[in-house]
Amino acid sequence: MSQTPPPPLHLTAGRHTRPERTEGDLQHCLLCDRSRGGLCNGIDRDGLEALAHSSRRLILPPGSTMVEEGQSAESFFNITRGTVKLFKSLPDGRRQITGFADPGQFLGLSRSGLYAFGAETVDTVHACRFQRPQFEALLNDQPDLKRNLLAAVTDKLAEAQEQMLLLGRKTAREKVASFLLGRAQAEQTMLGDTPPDPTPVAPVPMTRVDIADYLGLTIETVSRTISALRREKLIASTENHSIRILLPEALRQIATGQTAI
Amino acid sequence: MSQTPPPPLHLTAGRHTRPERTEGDLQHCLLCDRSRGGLCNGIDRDGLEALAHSSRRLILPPGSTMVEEGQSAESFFNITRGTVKLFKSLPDGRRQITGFADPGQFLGLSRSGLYAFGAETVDTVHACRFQRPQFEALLNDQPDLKRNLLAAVTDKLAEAQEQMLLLGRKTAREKVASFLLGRAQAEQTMLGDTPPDPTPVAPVPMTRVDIADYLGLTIETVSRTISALRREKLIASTENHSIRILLPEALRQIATGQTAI
DNA sequence: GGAGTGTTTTGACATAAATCAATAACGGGG
DNA sequence: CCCCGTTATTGATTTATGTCAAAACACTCC
Repeated sequence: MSQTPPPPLHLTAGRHTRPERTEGDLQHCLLCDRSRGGLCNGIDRDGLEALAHSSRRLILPPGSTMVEEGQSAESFFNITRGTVKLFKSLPDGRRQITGFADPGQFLGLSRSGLYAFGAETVDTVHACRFQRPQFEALLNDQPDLKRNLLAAVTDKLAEAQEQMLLLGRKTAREKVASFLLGRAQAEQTMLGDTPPDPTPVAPVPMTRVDIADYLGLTIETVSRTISALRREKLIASTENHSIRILLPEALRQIATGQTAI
Repeated sequence: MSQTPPPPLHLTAGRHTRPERTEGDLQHCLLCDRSRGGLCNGIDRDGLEALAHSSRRLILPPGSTMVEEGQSAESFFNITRGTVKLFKSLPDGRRQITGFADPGQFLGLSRSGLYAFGAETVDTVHACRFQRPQFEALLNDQPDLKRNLLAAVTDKLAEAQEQMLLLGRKTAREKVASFLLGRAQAEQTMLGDTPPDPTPVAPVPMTRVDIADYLGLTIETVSRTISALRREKLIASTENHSIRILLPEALRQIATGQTAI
């Protein structure tokens, strides 16, 4: 809703740095995030203290279960480092990853009191956990927190709608192009206001299985499609689970279906 | 978020009736809804007065554009009668319907100030329109409204995740079965606390094109699949754009992929 | 550093759903 | 009530993506 949210209240002086380099601040379970979606924008010192005191830091190895579908929704999490996958499953094991939560994102909201989805860490994840009753209390005491959360959920809903368009109407090629651009965008958002890279890098810490389950494809199709894009010199693999986007504009054309091939 | 929301505040005495039969009350742009998602739960008389005075009733013929993707988000709507389709499109015209808004549902939230989706009436729709600034003000004055809205958006997000599972991982048959059950559920929710029908009716005011765009299929596949279900006596067409579910449990098995055929 | 396990890539083939095409049913206006 | 445009159904065929299979690659742990 908030069309013009108040400027973010920075806990550290000056320009924000990458999450990895703010370890000290993370002790208070920093909820501030320079990007859209920061939950603590406009919250006063006392409020931030209250937030800090109702949360506990967690460090989770890759493949940890954070949330199980159907279980009682006891916790609300804010991710400060690493990537979490959220998913829904069918009884026979088919799985749809509904999104990846990167640093600055939250997870754990529930209407019914039961989690409607599962969540598992992709890599090593640092997160802050709030117990539900305490978080509800904070929400009532801090109108700005409630408002920021509403804005953040509204954002997630828009993202979900975009993903529905992808799942229902895009080809494999368009899906993969969209995914890579989305990952590069997430990285850009996390980096903060740095100059835009003409050949941005998409961090891909997840396996082909996860990508396939996110795009509604099989691992073979994902692999083949990435290979094709590489062969066409639109992208290039870099070290440690990243893909460099050599021609972002061309990829964007593909992602939005504006290309014949 | 609200695990145990306050009981709904009924504007009419006694048990709620169908939206169609509460024309008188709708003059105040009734935001109350007996089902989950009611926006005015717990709001006091003064608050309801304020809500009523900031909204205008609209009656829209079928096929009216309520919201255009990319346009400035000036209004927030609450549907009181009829069905609205929300969708996203690709430049070449491919379209994904991301949801249908039935009576009691809202639409028009935006984070960026621009609508991220389009919305068009399916049949004749009665809605209440709030101007954005006034609605924002109401939101700030009425903590319960903000909380209810957060709960409602959280609900929509869960729905979106369910739809992503459908779009990414279900077969045509499973998609159509899920759709019919969802429609029947929506009708049940709208009817309020009436005894559950052993052969519920799914209202289907939308065309095959809309169903196809909602399920990520073509109209031919939708038609063939409905025909097959009818041939198998799992469903039966009734009068005026409705489908009766003859074997809800069997259909549920199909919808969740728990059937070999 | 090499065995061993898991992941990714590539290839050959199968199939669910799309596309193309024709007919049938519906529904609103004269 | 019947015509005519729209929408839905059914059929024949194609195709994008899935499935099955095998090879290549990349870690990890002795």
